[in-house]
Amino acid sequence: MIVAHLDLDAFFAAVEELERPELAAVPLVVGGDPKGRGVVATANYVARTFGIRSAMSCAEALRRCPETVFVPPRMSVYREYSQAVWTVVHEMIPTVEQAGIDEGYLDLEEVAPVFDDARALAEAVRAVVRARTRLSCSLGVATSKVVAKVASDRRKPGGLTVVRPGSEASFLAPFPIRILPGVGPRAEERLAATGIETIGALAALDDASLRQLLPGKVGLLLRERARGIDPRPLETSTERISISHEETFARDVSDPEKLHDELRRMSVRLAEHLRARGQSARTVTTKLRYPDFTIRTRSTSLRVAIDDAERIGELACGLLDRALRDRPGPLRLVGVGVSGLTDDAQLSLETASIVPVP
DNA sequence: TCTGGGGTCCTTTATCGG
DNA sequence: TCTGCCGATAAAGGACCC
Repeated sequence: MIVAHLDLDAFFAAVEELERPELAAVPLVVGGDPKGRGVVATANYVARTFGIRSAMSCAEALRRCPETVFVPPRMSVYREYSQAVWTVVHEMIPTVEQAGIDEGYLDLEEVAPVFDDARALAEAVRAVVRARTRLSCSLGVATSKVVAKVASDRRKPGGLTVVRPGSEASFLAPFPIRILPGVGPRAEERLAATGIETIGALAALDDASLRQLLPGKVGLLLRERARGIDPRPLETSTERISISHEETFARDVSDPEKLHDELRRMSVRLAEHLRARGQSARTVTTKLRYPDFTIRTRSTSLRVAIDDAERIGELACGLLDRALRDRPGPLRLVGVGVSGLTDDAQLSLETASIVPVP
């Protein structure tokens, strides 16, 4: 396997800079409201010099640099730019896994079967993306997804990092465990408690310690990845498994009527979403977040898939009431999601009663 | 007044029918 | 008839990703 990971640099911010060039010279944050509960989605490179980072609260970003310009995300605009990028990439590389709006994996082997030719190919992709979309990206080239992904992050922005076959483990070894994809805050904390701080140390863990620290499949999987071993193939299908909407309130909400209104409003959006895709859903899930940040979910599955706002909203409200009986109190967020998606257009009751199901 | 929104996958627990 | 066990599935939670 010869795979490249391509990552667009500060993507949301880069698009805003293209649309409004005067923003390129100032600290820019795409994200929420700095006076409210918003967080930073993307900071441009000027803002990063002030220590502003993704996922930081916007209030904190404002404290770090009061001159920061905040703009709300415009997802539909970013989707257009993203599509332009992936179209260009596709012209050069037939097999591509789009792993997000701003990143993806490229099967270089199909085009350049010899590893030594991969660097030039990746460099060509970067140059063409730049020329055709004016967007900067970074790439990592390696023999597996996990190594390519770590590599693409090494020389941002606009960089290319190649990890030669056989040097995967030694490349990964010195990095902090947190940069290994799959290691989040929890795993980092558990590993750090035993003094495991580098990917190399995780790779060297014996079975017994690993089972104790990270039980289940997860531990074994992460240790393999730490060794540069990652058999996952490129995944080119793009089928949705679930669709959801959620919203954090500016202030915590106790009034059940307002919560129901919110859920019904989101159900309307969900139903529109479903119908636009010609899909129906069998499972409805309501999500609650309490002020202490704990999350509760309640879900129900139907025998027949539905796609109408009224029934989704009805079920969502019932689930909310159930969850609030289990744990009453004000909420910071509510959300509703659907899963168990089917492509079949929903049969209306009338049609269903006339036309027999084959 | 710390901590979004939209996803995926995995694990554990509850439930139900032989 | 009662009980235990097994397997399948649904529900709920948790961790992680961009």
